[in-house]
Amino acid sequence: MEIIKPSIPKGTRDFLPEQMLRRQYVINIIKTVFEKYGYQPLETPSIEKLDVLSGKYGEEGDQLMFKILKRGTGLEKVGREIKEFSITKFRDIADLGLRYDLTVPLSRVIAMYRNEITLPFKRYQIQPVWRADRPQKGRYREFFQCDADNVGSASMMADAETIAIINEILTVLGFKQFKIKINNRKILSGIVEYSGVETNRGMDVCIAIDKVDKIGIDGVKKELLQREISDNAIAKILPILEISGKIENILSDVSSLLKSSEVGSEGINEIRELISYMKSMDIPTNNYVVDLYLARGLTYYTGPIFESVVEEPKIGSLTGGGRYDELIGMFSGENIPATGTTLGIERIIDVMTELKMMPEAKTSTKVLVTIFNDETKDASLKLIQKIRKAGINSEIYFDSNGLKKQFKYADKMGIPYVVIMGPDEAEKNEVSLKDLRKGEQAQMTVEKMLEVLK
RNA sequence: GAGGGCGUAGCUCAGUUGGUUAGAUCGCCAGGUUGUGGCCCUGGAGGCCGCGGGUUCAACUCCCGUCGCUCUCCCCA
Repeated sequence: MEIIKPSIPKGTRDFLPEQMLRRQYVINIIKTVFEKYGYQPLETPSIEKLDVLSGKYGEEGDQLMFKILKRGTGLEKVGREIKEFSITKFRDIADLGLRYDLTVPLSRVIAMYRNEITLPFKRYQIQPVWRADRPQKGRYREFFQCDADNVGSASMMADAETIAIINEILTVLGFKQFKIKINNRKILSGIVEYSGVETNRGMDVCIAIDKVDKIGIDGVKKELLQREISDNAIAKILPILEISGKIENILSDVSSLLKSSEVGSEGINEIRELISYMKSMDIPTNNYVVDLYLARGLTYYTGPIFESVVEEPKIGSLTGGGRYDELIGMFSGENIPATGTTLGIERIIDVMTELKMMPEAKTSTKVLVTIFNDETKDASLKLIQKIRKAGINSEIYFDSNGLKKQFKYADKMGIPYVVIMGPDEAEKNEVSLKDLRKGEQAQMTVEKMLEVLK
């Protein structure tokens, strides 16, 4: 038989038990916080119709979407039965794609079940998404996103709550140095308006200025020129973005510059309101900043946008989100305001691993019951069921080929306790319990052992 | 789609101007210890040197091609 060299597609990963324990640790914390804030779980299919996915993520997004080949198109016969194949519409060979994010499927769900869903609808969703790009550090082709969204309220309180959730999760996970960057698409629109650039070129401006962390201010300038933004406009845009310092000062400075722009002023007011709620919620002020350079690539954001980053290691953003008041309307015709965030669990795990913030457990098993010999097998089996009945995670070693093997197994697996049920113990109706970490061993009754293990 | 780096034992890596039998650490297996892991000691197994071709008396080493992995740009979590 020919052996097939085992491998998986690049940008995908197998999660072995040790890694799964760490993933579950992170996911459980995230889930607990989501539920604490009143969010309920939701899941949607991995595949969606291309009509649903297309046109929501910008041109680049459409390219990075995995599309699924229809069956029975005849395309698969090319090169065998037929030499040529022609189509007039792409939809004739593909009409489905893999989920690209969780926000669009949520919007689809809201539009579809509009009559069954009570607003405000608060849901969280933890599922994989797929992107057909080239993998690199902190970037995969299949990865999990954890989203929490709040549908049905235009209040800045909903945005403040989203930021509070991000802050709480990152804090509970043990992050000490992180910043939640806050901006507003309306302010960016105001700046574009003020600069005299046509409004439909706003996205070009956003993409350019969003790169400041990577290419610096001079780089942004070059990028803007490359995107055919006039010198004149650039000269108006860059000084505004440079405004920094205390949030109140930034807002008042920008506010006076943009006072002629209705949308810009609206954006300023929104941020002011948002920050005031955040203060009432006691979100530590050094965990967030107003960063006018923050733009975010996805096209569907309409109001406040936010992103959280860590200084070290350099890995891009850990979370990203914002308000998207017009996305649901694309499915139902009726605009329903919504806001929320994505947590990038892969990056969070990568950073936590690099900063050694992860618990090191290799197993959730607390105790290994050994088998001394064939005569004591049944006693060991009876014993382990007692331990399990007491609610303690335990394993039994199936092959009784010496205690050495069994101890070695427990040690390698990181199982903290080993129980021995041998002839000596049986005689006194007791068991021996060894604490592998301390290296101490004692003989005791079963009841006493259960007490120690609890 | 464009560019850089790397493919040698299960892992991480060394390998001299091309030279005869390709090494090390960890891990694995056995023993030192006939009721006991982690430390120590002794021994052992394990390699189409990514794949194909070329140059050469001779290639892990040089050249060409190819595949795989990885990083950067674009874009993003």
